[in-house]
Amino acid sequence: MTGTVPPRHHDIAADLRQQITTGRLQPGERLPSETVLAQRYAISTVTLRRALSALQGEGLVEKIHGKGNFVRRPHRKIMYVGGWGTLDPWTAAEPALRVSVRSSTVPAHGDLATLLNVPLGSPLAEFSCLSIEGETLHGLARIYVPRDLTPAAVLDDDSADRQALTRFAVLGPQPATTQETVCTRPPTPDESSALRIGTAAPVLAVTRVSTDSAGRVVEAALLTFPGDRVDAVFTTHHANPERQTSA
Amino acid sequence: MTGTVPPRHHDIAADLRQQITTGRLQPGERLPSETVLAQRYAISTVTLRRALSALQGEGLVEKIHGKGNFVRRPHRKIMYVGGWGTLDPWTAAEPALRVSVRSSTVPAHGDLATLLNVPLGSPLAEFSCLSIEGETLHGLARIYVPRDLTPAAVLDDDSADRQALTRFAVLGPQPATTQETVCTRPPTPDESSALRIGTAAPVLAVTRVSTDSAGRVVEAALLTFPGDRVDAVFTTHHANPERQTSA
DNA sequence: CAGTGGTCTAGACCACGAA
DNA sequence: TCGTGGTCTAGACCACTGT
Repeated sequence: MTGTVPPRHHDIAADLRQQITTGRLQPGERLPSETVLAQRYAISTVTLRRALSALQGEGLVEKIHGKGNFVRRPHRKIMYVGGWGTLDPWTAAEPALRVSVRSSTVPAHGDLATLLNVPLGSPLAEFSCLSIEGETLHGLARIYVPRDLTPAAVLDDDSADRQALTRFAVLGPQPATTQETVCTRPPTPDESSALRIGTAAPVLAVTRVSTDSAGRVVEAALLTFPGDRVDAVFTTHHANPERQTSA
Repeated sequence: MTGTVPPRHHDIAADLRQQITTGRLQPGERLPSETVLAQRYAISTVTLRRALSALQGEGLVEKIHGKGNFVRRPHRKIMYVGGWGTLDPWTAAEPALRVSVRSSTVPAHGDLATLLNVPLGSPLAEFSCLSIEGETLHGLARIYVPRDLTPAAVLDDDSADRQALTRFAVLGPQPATTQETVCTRPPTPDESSALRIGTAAPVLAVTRVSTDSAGRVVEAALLTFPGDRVDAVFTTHHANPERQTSA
């Protein structure tokens, strides 16, 4: 009576994982077709695809319909820096970084009105951003600023404010406090296709709300990142040394 | 030539999702067996299981091997409060909250030594915590404190420090700064079984490092939460009103 | 034991990408 | 057109939970 048998697809995944991490399979290389791999391992294609699915979730393999399965180039991990509201300097300074920004004016609806604490239908400036490096999508952002608080300069393509969007930075008047809520979830179909990730790969979502000293919400941002490519880091300075763990 | 046909399992998932969100299926209720559901929808069990898998990822359904599929009671979302290093007060005050804590002394190895910035093999106090409310697991934590910085009181079962573990709070001497790195990933097999979640459901992982004013690392914590049950919130106060979005 | 979910198969057909 | 991944089936067998 030894232990129970581990699922077959775990074995396959482990084998492929090792071949990738040891360099036996090179980054960018195409794996043999699923049919061939299935025959080689003497398993069905369904089982093989389960194994590949796990590796895709780990960010080791990229599946491209009609082309094949590819060993993913180890992406530099992007760092979202909380409080500052931007990508880390190394990433932000990356010359290959492109950003597509689309701006428009929309009425506040539902959750947005709640987030920004404005009446339903208030005009908001909306900025939709996609951060792109080469073929890789780093993340997408939708940033909302009340229309009457939107700096005019942001509409100029070359303004500093506009450039700030490259790093998902905070817009609008200087905030007094920034609150960021982080959660993880499966991607929506939209996000899944926009970020070119599978429906299995989780995303890291950040909801950022910045408030000025008068308590007005000056900006709300909905940020979505591929979970396997991004970390978020938050630093807290405890200015007042008080014991904080006591009841 | 209308659009392409959506995958069948999407339809099934959408139908079940609606039945759950509209209350047609009550929380805690057991769904018909997969065999029955598959027959009812006239699909194979494999396809049905795909649909259920999606719902499980969304936190709507809980699968229990040998018993059935159940509509998940809408769990209060737990909030991990960054900087403070604890669960939100409402959760922390929950009387039904139990915590299993196991403490031991381990030598610093590999990543731990790097995180804590201590020599390899230094003695560390390790606290393994599982937070439990009823049948639900909120998260698990492994907290490490250099042995020579460990308050003796923490070994008492009733001390305030010990109680603090209930909320995953910071241990050890008062830190000057706390840095928390948040990422999402698929659960390890260990975490998957410990938290009773599927291998598809992503987890939210927080690595917390606290440093005192002398730059010594006084605590490192590895926290893992089921992604669908926990948000992490971080608040930043911008004491020095400087424009931060300019280049 | 019976009933449940978990894994797997062999083969069919569809959708995408590059000729 | 061909080769690729994507979806689906019908049925088999295994593993877990309760009686």
